[in-house]
Amino acid sequence: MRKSEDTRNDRRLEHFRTVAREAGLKLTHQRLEIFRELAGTEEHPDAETIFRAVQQRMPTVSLDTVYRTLWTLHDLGLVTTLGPRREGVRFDANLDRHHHFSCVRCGLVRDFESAELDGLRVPDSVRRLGSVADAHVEVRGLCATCQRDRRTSRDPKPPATRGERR
Amino acid sequence: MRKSEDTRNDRRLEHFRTVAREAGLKLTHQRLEIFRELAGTEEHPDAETIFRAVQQRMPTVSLDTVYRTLWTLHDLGLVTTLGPRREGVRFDANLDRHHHFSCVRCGLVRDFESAELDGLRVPDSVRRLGSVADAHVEVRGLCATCQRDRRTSRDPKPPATRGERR
DNA sequence: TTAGGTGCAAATTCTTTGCACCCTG
DNA sequence: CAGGGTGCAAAGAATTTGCACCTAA
Repeated sequence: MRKSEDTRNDRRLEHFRTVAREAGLKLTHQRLEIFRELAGTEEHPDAETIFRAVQQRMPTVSLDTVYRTLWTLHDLGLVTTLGPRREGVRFDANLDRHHHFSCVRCGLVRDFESAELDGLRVPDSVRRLGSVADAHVEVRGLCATCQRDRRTSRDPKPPATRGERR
Repeated sequence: MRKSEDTRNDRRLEHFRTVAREAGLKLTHQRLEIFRELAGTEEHPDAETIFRAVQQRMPTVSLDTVYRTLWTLHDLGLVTTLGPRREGVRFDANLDRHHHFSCVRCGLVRDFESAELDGLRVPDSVRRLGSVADAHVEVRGLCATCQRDRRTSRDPKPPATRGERR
């Protein structure tokens, strides 16, 4: 498993180098580290989280560089964002076709793959709205951990999707 | 068409009244107007947009009331949010099962229905991650308008998903 | 060498909160 | 009439920007 993850990350990193070179981007330490961090996690972190992780190895990076770098990667098509728009951003370096499970309570997001779901057909009515670049399934529910917590603290009102401030 | 939209909105509004009453919420003008505004649009607006719309009829509302009301409605299950988490919020009063098309360029989001997609099966591997409350399809692409613009202004670099500041 | 990239700090933008008054139930 | 709800103004977060220095190519 570890082996295949390393391979996958190497492949992603290589792709990054190629695309960056073609675009005339400089391969700075910061960019490499930020991309490496994102490519190596399944967590779909936000900028702040990536910042903290990269800061370990590179104590002088700044948060704004992380932001700038992530958006640069995004504009190059090297990472995607979760959520429909620019705001509320969490990043994803997984460019393989995949789907998402997200917990409505704690915000956890996990990728999953499914050959069956990959094959889903987009209705013609949608094609009339615009061109289709991608179609994936979003599953919402309670993750295993939150199910357990919920059972413990049985509050009648929903704890609300909000809750978790940083 | 107009007729059926009115009916739909009346039904939503009635549902709101019922749920609010049961929860012991007061039915203030502000809440009614804010909900009505959301129930009557297909646009999945953010708080600011709703605020501006409601302000027309009710010049004294404040933006913070809009925020508070939307989250209250959300906690009661009367509206859902687009995007996986609390951040980056756009709201939706459509509780019927539906899917989304969103434009990667301008951020437009449209609902669509599909009996076929409603029936999609969530893999067992996902059920192991947690309980499944909902599964829907997110389609990303370029909307008709942006396709046209793109063709006109043929810039080689992507205009980026960002772009539109308020 | 040199243009693009970075860190820093300040500026913006977005959202939430404290408090006194108001209005629904 | 009472307690939740609202508006206002101010606080807090999150994200972006201007600028001088730095470094990959």
